[in-house]
Amino acid sequence: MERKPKPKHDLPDTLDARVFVSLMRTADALSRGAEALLKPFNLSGTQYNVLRILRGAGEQGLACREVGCKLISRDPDITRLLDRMESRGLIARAREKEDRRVVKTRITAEGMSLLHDLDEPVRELHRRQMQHLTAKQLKQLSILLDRAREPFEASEPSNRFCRGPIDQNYFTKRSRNSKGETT
Amino acid sequence: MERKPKPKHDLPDTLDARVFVSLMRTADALSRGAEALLKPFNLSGTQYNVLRILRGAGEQGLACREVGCKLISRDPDITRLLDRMESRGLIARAREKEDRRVVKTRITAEGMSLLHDLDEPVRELHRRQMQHLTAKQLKQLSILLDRAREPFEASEPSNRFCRGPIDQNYFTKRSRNSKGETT
DNA sequence: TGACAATAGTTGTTTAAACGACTATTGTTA
DNA sequence: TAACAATAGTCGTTTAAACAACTATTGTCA
Repeated sequence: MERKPKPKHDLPDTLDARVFVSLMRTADALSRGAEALLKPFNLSGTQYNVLRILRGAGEQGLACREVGCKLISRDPDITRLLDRMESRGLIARAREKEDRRVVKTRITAEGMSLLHDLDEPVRELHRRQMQHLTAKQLKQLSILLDRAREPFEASEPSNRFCRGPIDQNYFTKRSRNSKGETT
Repeated sequence: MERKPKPKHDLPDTLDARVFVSLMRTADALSRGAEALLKPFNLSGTQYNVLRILRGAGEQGLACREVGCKLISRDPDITRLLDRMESRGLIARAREKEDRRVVKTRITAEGMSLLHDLDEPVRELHRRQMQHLTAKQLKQLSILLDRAREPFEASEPSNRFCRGPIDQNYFTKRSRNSKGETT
């Protein structure tokens, strides 16, 4: 077995870069688990996130762009994302009377039911994903992650319209269904 | 201004879930910056990552599947990912003589040149992305992130074939070019 | 009040990701 | 050594993401 030759023409492995890669790898690993959980329900992470956002919004629903800017990973085409969910009966859309430019989106009973079925599995998934970390570590991780992205949240132009805290959000990453374990 | 109604039918905001969401949001924010940097070069994060991997592999190149399992986010269709890069002249492929099943992929001079042009901007980007964190915080974050995904790395079936440490990897996330600031 | 800008969302089109079925080559073993 | 399994990669097809141009409605103000 030959040992790998020193990668002399590669970038020096700075701490910055290591954190970046760690972040990407970890996010990918955990999001894969979530996508796998959602896959049997034919939901992508983004779609699940939309349902969570709409459940949080309640009766009055949300305008298209409001949904968009609450999503974790910005989707440049909310319209068709919602189209697909509407055709599945998970959400409903209606043009507003006052301002006929906006289309309010609401979660349907069917959407609520699906979301409800997922509540426990999702909670359970995260418990499993984090069980090997202590509460102290989790807290620290959460703080550091929040702090890491802090400067970028503010500067994001798409966030200017997102007033209020984002708490109904859930997750999203590579919104197409991931491969997962097929049989 | 009405204050948002208590989201009573939403999941309780457990620490697990908060970490998960923080992780996704932070990964998304930072990867967006990286995608924006690569976009003028018409490179996706995945493609950039492939170049880094191949530079690290050196003269002997790598088999298709080896590239695949070193990537951060698994791509179910390495063939066409490499197809596109080959047609751009960034990589070259050649079927092996001994085992005619495998196709070795190598980075071309043009690929090396492109990668070289990106070295400094990428390093600089990460410096900017992390500059508001202390070295201690970065170290802690790196450790916690590694620890967080540890149990999943081992269990990934696609990793069984990936012998050796993965150090040439770079990043990858939502491999299509992100929207970024268009003029 | 008429022209123009700003806002909200939709639609067209290109490209790529996801999934699965497929071919070619090599390894195994009865 | 013939049959079969395992491995490496390719290809066909569906769906969605990304980008840009577009329509409709409302706000502004000269």
